Amino acid sequence: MPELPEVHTILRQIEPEILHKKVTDFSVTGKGLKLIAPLDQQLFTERIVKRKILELRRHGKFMVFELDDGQKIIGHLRMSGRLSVSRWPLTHKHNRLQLKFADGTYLNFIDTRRFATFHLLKTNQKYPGLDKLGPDALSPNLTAKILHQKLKTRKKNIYSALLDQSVIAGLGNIYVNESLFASKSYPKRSAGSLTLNETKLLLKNIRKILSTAINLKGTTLLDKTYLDGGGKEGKFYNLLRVYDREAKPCFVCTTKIKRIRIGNRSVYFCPKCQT
DNA sequence: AGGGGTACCTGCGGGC
DNA sequence: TGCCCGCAGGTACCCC
Repeated sequence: MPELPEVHTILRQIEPEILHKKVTDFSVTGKGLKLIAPLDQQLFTERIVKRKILELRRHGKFMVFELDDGQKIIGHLRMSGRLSVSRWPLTHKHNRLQLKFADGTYLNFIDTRRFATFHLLKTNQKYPGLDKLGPDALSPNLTAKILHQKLKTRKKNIYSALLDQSVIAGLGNIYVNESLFASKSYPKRSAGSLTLNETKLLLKNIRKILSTAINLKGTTLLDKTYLDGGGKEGKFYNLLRVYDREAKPCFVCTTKIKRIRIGNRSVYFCPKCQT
């Protein structure tokens, strides 16, 4: 579900609703306990009540909530997580936890499949998942030269390398598929075989696609799993060129789009355009 | 050390 | 109708 554009969209939308407001209450529903482990509702509440969120950041698909006492929350939406702000307690079947603020605003964390995480860290406490991340796909610090160097050391295919968050952070299955199509690269070709010029083109396309997706508030597929911070659908679905288009004609050459499996995941590509 | 397989969950749609 | 299977935007952990 949520990849970089979706996480980005949600954070920007909830930011003005929750920043600099004092937390007055915190609650977890019975089935939400795992997402704040190893803390429980009581410990989490003790540490977050009276705190304010000073800043919301994103690195790849991870969300970072900076609190006013140096603590931080590291959140991840995984496959089916959503955040939404409401003015009243939400009675949604899959609402796992909620933060209440002094002005009566609620931040709700909804997650059907219960893979999502929401971890409260003490000042300077390490978080392995975040430390292992490579540069964010939209960070100006990531140059084509750096990406090229990283790809050169990989034996695996370019598809898996781009999904690897330690190489480049933020891409998921949809945007990797779309970026490889835009760059005319066959998903199974070896990551190390890309020339510097091909890497430049790839990075340019990745950024173009991510930026466009951000402008359209992400991708909502037919199953409607992803909805943005306001509960609305993302419109990048209409711009998908290969993802979820098996057997449909390629927009460039009309060849039928193929679906194959790599590492138990569906990969879509045009067998004629991508080599 | 990199890479493959699998686990973590719930829900949906297709085939029989 | 209902059951069983495969599938889903992601990561972490096992094993070799």
